[in-house]
Amino acid sequence: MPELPEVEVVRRGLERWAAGRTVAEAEVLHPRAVRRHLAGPDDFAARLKGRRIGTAMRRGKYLWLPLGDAGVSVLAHLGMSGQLLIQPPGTPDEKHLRIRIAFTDPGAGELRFVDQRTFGGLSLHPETADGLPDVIAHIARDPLDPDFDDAAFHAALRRRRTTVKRALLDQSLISGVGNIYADEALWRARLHYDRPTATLTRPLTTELLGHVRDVMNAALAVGGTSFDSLYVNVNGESGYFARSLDAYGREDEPCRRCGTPMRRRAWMNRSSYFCPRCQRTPRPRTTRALSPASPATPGAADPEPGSPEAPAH
DNA sequence: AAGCTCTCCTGATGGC
DNA sequence: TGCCATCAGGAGAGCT
Repeated sequence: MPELPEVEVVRRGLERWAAGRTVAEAEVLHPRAVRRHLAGPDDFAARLKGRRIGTAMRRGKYLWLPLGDAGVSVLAHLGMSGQLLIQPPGTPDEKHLRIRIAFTDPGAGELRFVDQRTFGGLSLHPETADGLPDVIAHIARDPLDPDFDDAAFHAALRRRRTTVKRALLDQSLISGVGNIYADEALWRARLHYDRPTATLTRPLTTELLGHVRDVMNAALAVGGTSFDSLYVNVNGESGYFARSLDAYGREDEPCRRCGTPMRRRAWMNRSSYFCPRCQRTPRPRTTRALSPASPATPGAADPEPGSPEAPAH
């Protein structure tokens, strides 16, 4: 479940332990881990060999390591369960070790990509003019990027016909936000996940972005969020933010603001956690006034219309 | 054509 | 004890 703070923790570890090293040998142990490298595992390994690792970069949940001045970078995405570990020489292989990158530098150990669910992976890509691997040119700046444009984000939200949590998870609008921090920021902003983005006022967008930044910075300060061993920094250590979560994973537990039991709703093949009192259901679409034929919604006063009685798909 | 759904994957967990 | 279903979810392919 690595999101921006977790990926940034990993980026800092790579900057400390991998930048400046030279690749002695790369070994792909599972082809799926390099599936985004279209030329295949052998090409991936051959092109890494002998290259010098540059400054570790990140945008949203993607990170990349420029290879010397070749204009090519190793792009990494951790997916659900990916780990980039720096392991001392002689460390036994992890069960889900997918890629091994050995350095020429004596005692530097290995950079390893370990990934149980294989949603993540590494690949090589040329950089665009602004230094981004070309395949992530569509990824928006993230909210911790000094060049993130709050006004443009708000304008995009107003243009879209979608709901606020979908928008937060849309990496082409704002990157780095995943299911956990989306729920946390929405709880802090007292916004329901299904609120149409077109109804957001500029002050609301500003407040929401502020909460996104606050919660991410708070997580970053303690090394990220972790629920199990699936997310670790390059030294295999977990972060401590899980204990600070206010919404995610707190079904039936009291809201930390009002004491109302928190709820979980199936949403987009995953879960949304929210307080039914602090985060009120958005009022029915404004078009409702134009369709008097709509059957009397029995649950008009229901705090969550549309979920329980709606058809299962 | 923007918006949404589906699919990829493995391991933990729960019900019977 | 075993077996099957469910859940976790980022992101892009592929629908409509």
